[in-house]
Amino acid sequence: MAEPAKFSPLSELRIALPSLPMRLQEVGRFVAANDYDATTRSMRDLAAVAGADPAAFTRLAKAIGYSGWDELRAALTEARRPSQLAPFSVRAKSRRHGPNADVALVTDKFDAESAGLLRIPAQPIAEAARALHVAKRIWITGYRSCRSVAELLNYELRLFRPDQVQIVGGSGPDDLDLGAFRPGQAVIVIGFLPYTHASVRVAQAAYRAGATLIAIADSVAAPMAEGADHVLLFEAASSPGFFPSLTGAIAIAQSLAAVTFSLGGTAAKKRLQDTEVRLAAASTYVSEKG
Amino acid sequence: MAEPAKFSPLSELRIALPSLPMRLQEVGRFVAANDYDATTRSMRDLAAVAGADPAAFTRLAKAIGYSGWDELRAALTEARRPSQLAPFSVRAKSRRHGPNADVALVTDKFDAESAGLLRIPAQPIAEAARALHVAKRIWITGYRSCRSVAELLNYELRLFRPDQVQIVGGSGPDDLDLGAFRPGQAVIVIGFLPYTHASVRVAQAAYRAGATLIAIADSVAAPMAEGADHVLLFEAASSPGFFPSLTGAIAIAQSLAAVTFSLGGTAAKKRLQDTEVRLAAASTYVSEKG
DNA sequence: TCGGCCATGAAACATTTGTTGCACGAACTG
DNA sequence: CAGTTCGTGCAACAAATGTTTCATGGCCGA
Repeated sequence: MAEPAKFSPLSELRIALPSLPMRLQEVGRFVAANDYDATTRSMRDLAAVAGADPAAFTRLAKAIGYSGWDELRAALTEARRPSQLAPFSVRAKSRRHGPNADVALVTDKFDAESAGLLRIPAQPIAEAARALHVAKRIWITGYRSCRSVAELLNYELRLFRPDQVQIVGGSGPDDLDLGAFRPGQAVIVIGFLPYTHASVRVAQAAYRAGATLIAIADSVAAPMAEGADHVLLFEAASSPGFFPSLTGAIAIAQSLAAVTFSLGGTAAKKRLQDTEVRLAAASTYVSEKG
Repeated sequence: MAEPAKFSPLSELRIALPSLPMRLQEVGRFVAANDYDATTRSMRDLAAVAGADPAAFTRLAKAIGYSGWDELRAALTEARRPSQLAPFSVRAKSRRHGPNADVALVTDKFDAESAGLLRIPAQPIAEAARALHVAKRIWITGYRSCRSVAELLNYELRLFRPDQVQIVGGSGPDDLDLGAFRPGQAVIVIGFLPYTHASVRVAQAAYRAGATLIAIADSVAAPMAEGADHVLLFEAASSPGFFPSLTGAIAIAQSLAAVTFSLGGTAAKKRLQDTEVRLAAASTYVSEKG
């Protein structure tokens, strides 16, 4: 009974529509126009909204070759399923495997970090991005584990502002860069407890130089947040385990870059395309194949 | 809106998740990871696939403030309803035009990435950690934006296994390291579309050398996943915006390090303490004050 | 006009749905 | 160790769902 379905259920419906009885046409049009509700609401609900008889839906389904409304709805549901990554059945497997201690540790971490992401305030990020947008130059600082965040931010920002962004200490001792801070520039400092002396020094230098200071930290009381124009908070200790979590900081960095990029408009887009073309020309990437 | 902050039902679920009973956590994770099916399939169907009791779904809904499963599902279906009269692309645009357009972009990103974290399979991470635990030496590879992930992993692993971990190309040309791969060693390669040639070469070298290959990628079809002993998947494209998201990869890296550490037992703990003492002695960190 | 046919709505049907009461067991408390 | 709470699976429940049946009424050909 289940045919290979060369057409999507909606197409089948539209094709068969003209040859149907009047009332079934009305119902069919209603389903086609409200296919989302068709998959979620009950048949009786739909009938009430469409001003038709519930039985009409069953008859419509049978009229276009399905065994009943349930089967039609199932087809519609599968047709509009997002991201056809994996069928329903195979996705459940991974979690189910028992009370393994290691697996539990991992899922606990993901749970906590997933919730932690949602608690990050979005407003300050948008404001900080505006500050980055108008900055003539952007310095980025992060030591120890925060270095990875700093480098990601540096990488993404340089994709569309290649010669205005650099990591403090990236091309020599930090001290050389500290003296280069100027008003109108922006300095980003990333850090969490325990705070490194070096990052605090950078923050203080930025403050004294009159540069816009953006702190990405786990607390407003963090020393590098003193005097900062923008403080972007994340939860480093939210997840169980032994090391503080950088997931929040990474998410902030990526959002910061994304918003700054969108503020950059067509100019930024053009720069990004140029960069991509250059990378492709250097055949950095593996070419896509069908 | 009387409430200060209105979360989507999925967000509420993810926030409440960590504080729920174990069985309800499992069910909650399942719902969060399969929210589309949650809106379309019946409660009993879901229970069968998730391997849980149908009643657990009702209890989950009540635990997070709904009157029952029906109400939770209604909220979920409304949350993922496509706005009428406008296709997706148009809707995305129009939403980014208000005064808070940037803020909306950020919250959308966090929401998507928060959901993406829960879809990461935990089991393979635990297995990969066991492989790392027994590896005599660990090599880590990541290029371009993935370099930051590689460096974080390198940093955290070296905290308790300082002389067995290193980044490929960290001390000279990559080619020198490729020849050093041996059986009994582990090679971690991180990458997502578009894949760099360099990372694929490292993966192939590891495979040929008989080393344990661990791929952290966005697809099982990624070239560096060919022949890999462990493939850890994350969603790079899940979040709106212009750059792929590294949040999932970072979360995986951190979990990998955490589990490997816990497998290390007291020996690893001792090593970590030694490292901390040494850093404190060098007064790297700002001393805590009351 | 009659008789067959079909479309249509209302009501009765068997199923499936979400829910709830209950019992058992583990974990915690005094 | 007893007493309590809490989490959990099972089974029965009422409500709802989709389907079917039946009666009605309009339409067309004889």
